[in-house]
Amino acid sequence: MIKDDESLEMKKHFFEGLYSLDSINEEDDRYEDNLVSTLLTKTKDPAIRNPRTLPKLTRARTTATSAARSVSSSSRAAVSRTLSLPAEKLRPSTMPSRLLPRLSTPTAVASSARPKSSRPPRLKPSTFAVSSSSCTAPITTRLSSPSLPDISPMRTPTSTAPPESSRMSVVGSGGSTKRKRSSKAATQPPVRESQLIFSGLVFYFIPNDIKNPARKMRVQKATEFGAFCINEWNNQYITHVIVENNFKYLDVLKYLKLDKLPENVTVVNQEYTGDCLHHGRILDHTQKIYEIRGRAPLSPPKAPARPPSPIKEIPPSPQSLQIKPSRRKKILESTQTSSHPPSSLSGSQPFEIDPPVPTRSDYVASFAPEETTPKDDLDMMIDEAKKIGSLPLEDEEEESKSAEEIETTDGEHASPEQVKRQKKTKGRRGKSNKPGDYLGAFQCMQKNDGNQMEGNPNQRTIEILSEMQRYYEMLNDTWRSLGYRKAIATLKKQDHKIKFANEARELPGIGNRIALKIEEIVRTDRLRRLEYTKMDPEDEALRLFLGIYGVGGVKAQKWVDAGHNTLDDIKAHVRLTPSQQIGIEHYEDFQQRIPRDEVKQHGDIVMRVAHEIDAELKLEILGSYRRGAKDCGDIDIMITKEGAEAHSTTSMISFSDIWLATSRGTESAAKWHGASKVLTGPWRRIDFLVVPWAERGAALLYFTGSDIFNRSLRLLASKKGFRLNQSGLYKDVMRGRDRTKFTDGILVEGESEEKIFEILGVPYRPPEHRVC
DNA sequence: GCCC
DNA sequence: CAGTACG
DNA sequence: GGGCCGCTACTG
Repeated sequence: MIKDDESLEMKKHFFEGLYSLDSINEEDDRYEDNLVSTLLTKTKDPAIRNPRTLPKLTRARTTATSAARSVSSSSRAAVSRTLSLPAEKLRPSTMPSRLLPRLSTPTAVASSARPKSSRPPRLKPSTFAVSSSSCTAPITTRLSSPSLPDISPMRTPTSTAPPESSRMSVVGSGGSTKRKRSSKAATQPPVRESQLIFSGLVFYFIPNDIKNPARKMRVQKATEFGAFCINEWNNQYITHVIVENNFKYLDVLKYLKLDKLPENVTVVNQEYTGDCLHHGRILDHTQKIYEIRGRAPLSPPKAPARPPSPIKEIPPSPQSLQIKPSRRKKILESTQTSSHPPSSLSGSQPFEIDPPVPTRSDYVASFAPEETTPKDDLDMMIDEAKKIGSLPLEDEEEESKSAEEIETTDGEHASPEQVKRQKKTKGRRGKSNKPGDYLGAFQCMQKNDGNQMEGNPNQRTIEILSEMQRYYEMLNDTWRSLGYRKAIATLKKQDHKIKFANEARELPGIGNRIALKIEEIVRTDRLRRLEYTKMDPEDEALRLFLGIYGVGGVKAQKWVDAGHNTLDDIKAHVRLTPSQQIGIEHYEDFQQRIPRDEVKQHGDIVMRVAHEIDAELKLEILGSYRRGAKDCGDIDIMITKEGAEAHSTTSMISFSDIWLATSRGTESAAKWHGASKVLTGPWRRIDFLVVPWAERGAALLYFTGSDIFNRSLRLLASKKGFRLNQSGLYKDVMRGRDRTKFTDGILVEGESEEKIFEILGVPYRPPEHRVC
């Protein structure tokens, strides 16, 4: 969509903004065919961007800081003037405009985009302004049709809202988590009688449980709209059987343990109820779209012959499948759809049946695959372990000791879970420990690395679990999502395929639930639980919106609630932030992975430009690239310069001019979120992190990730009384109590990555081993 | 979700 | 301040 | 039954 000339233009903007090199392009054609970029979120020091905010910010910070800040700001101009660019390139006029830019209107940019052919020797000041400020605006403007900008504010939910919302509310009632939906739902008005389109109908869902959120929602909505959902088979009452799409006709029979379905019941797929609600009436269930796979046309009611015997009443079995009730879950998730439980049927707890996830681990035991490699331990574990005992030996001792104790003492009495856990612990230790904790850890890391680089044997499993993770993320279930992420991280480290629940359970971050899922995935190459979640229209929209850069759970849900379903809807009815506009414009591009080579290309170009401005700048591509990934989700580049100290604002500024700015004594860093592209390639997300020389180590650690690794390391640090962030490792100095941190803590280390590891008592892990 |  | 994003 | 990273950084 973007033309080359546009690219060029953008490139200029980008560079101008970052490096304030307006002249580069002109004199240097070599960039022309390279890349172009634009910042989307630009950013940086608020003071710079908007002087008016300065006072406020300053106030918030310590006085010392403010002082420093003011100084820096004042000196900034001067400094920048001197340093940044080669004098000849830099035009005096540029400076001012440069600073203003951010404040200036983006619109200028748009207009500035000139026809490809003529490339003015230099950008006009206006362009500058634009560029800098604009990274966002410009792009948008130019990419999107001019008219797009802001249209009407989001429209308020209209009549349609009630029904849906109400459905949701129901869902929310049982809500185990705090998804917005729940809350929102809770406030929704009840369904009016006239809307009880399912009144008088009795639904039986297959699988017959509400473990799956999507299904749960269907059940609840159906109930809300008058249906009576039961969890025991009884063809005398049941009018409709709603089958999840992943079930085929034969699966249904099997599930019900029937040879045939009774003719008096209507069998439809999962889409039916939702569609009925959508249309506000009972739809013709004979339509093809409601047919179950693998079944002869659902000719009106009776195509199938009669079931041999009326059905064995209450087949205790809908679970024959293996749905096993898990009380734990029950407690948490049981949302009773209670509403109208019909008499005899145990309506009291409809759908308490459980895990659709089939997990027959029974036979697993026999296999006990330990086959290949010993699984490694995960860094997480390591971290955990370490945190427990700061010193290796120490912790090892403790751990083993505790384990023993448990084992010998109450191991037998311990609950199954505990036993497992113990076992797990033991197992881990056994493997990693032999040589020594660290060693074990180290190996683990290596394995991880290898796996990641090549193809992970658990690829498929990871893919599916990732979908689950995304699903929960979609539901705004932060913690469950995190749980999956950790489990996935562990799986990624394995060098052999985890096939059984038993072995999976031994891995850190993988509990019973996920272990069972892993087994199911391996055995069936899919996860029913997940498939159930894939077809809720609302969820689809939610997923779609969440994929937009700049749109999170709150916004996405809000839009869905407002009735939006497509990106076009959004573009047409919602006012978007610059980031979101870009996020939508490049929706597809941003969703693609970036080949390692391309990341390098972007990096090289940025580097060249940067060096032209200041040969002393040190740039490094971090993120997953540094971890050795074959492809990355975005491009992360850290920029620093020897001698640039946090405090010497001047020095910092010297190399970053506009960028950086900042603040807080010890730390100062600036981060930019933008987009760039190489000639014909797709647009890519690119992030810049400008850091003071003294904080390069911590920044390196931070920007290299992975996120899970960072979190675990930070958690470990905190357990040891440290504080780790992208600026450095701090030793806590009395904080808490009134004084808002008198001192944030004393900076212990920030320059060296290795030292940070060392201080934390964690063996150094090369980037490739921080995959997590 | 997992873990303590 | 909440929301979003970054690793 | 509660924690789960950052006194993160940026935007509006």
